[in-house]
Amino acid sequence: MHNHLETAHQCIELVPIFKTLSVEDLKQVTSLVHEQQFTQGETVFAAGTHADALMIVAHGQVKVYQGAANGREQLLYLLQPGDFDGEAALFKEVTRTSSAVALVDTNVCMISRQAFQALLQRAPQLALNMVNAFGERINRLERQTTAVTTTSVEGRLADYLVETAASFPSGAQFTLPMPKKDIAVYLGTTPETISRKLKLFEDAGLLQRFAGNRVQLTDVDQLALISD
Amino acid sequence: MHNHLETAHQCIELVPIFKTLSVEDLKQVTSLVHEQQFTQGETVFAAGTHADALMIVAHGQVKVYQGAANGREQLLYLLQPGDFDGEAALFKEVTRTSSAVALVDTNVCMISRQAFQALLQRAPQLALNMVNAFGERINRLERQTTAVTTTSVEGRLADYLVETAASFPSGAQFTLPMPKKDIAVYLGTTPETISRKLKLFEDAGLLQRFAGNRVQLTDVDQLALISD
DNA sequence: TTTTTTACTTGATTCACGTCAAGTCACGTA
DNA sequence: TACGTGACTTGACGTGAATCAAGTAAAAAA
Repeated sequence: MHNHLETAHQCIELVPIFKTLSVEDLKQVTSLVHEQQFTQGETVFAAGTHADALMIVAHGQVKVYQGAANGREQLLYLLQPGDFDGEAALFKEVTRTSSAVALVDTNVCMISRQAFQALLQRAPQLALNMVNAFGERINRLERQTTAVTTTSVEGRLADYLVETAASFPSGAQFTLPMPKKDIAVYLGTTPETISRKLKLFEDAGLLQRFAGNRVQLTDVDQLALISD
Repeated sequence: MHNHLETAHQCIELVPIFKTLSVEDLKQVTSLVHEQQFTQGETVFAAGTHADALMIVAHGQVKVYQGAANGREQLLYLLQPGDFDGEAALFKEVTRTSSAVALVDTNVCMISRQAFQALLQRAPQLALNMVNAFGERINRLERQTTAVTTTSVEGRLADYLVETAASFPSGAQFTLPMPKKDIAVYLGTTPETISRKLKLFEDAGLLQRFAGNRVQLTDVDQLALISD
């Protein structure tokens, strides 16, 4: 549906760190990216491997997670088109500490360290853009850490639902973007608990559930209040 | 005990992002820092305020935490001499999302955005150093998030003890660097639980407790194993 | 010193959530 | 159509850890 150049270009345009580049530099970037496709469930990169490229999601959805010794895992990011990960690899040798898999069929763009360094020569302000991007990510992580430790599963799920619903027309039915198992991991809980809490919300008249993982929030305000 | 210049200089030397600077540039940095002192318990900066400077801890210890709606809080960083926070302020207007208080009498060095921007002109590679520093911080936060959600309080406390003990002579008695209340917040639990777990460790012969919040780990290996 | 405050300990109780287990439902396949 | 297979639901149960409450120790102030 998209040829290489078109996809790559869209991909680049979406990324905040390239926002301030001149048209010429953008062209340069576009020519340097390497496009890759992944089918649902396929591993994009694995923890412990050598990282030498920045990954940008063009189409689809990628989850980035970290495993723990006891087999549990924590979902760190849920990358949407335009989101990226692996910036650290652009500056020095690093080993990946997290893994990433495609949740749906996904296109990503890779920019190798080498290519990026060349780019940096042309456009030094890129470094500043990177710093900003990092700053935002740090903020996000700080908030996530705080949320996970100070709020209940119920609150986090309510939050998640409200946030997810926000990307659909207000009051509309929508399909949960990932299987319950992944939602569970994302919120640091189990599929069973997700199921129970959803039922609880339904019984309380806050939402309705339909076949095929579809839900409709009927009382967004109330849901938003739960996150205490 | 230290005059201004001496302290400021030590302070700068400790900071990783200034490591690659030339002697001349370092001198310049030193002249630009503004030293401040805080007594135990004093607020270094508060959430919601305007941030316009990088803060570097010279002597003492500073805790950086984030409050939640329900009154709980999450400790994000425990800054030791050489650690810093607020880098985001060096590039653009930001509002602080976290607060910081001195846990003991503390000296910090402040570098204003203005001063830093001037510095950046002289030494562009600073931006790259910043990116690296950010990368490490992100890694730290990712690990912290994962640890909090996937391991038990017992494991986290054991980890914390082993890590803290590492900065003292092996096998020596040492004083816990902060009140139990703060340790509790740091590990995402309560002072009561900390108390109980410490007793549990003591009963198991893994450590000994003494007056004045002093402890001595007697079986570090075993403690390190608990962190499952 | 005594008094007051603050930090810490310990116990009893409660509860949210994870775990285990047994379905049920939907969907693809032979 | 029957048969799997994997995703979801629901119940019963156990447990780690928060909460509530009442103390004790230690540090600061008077």
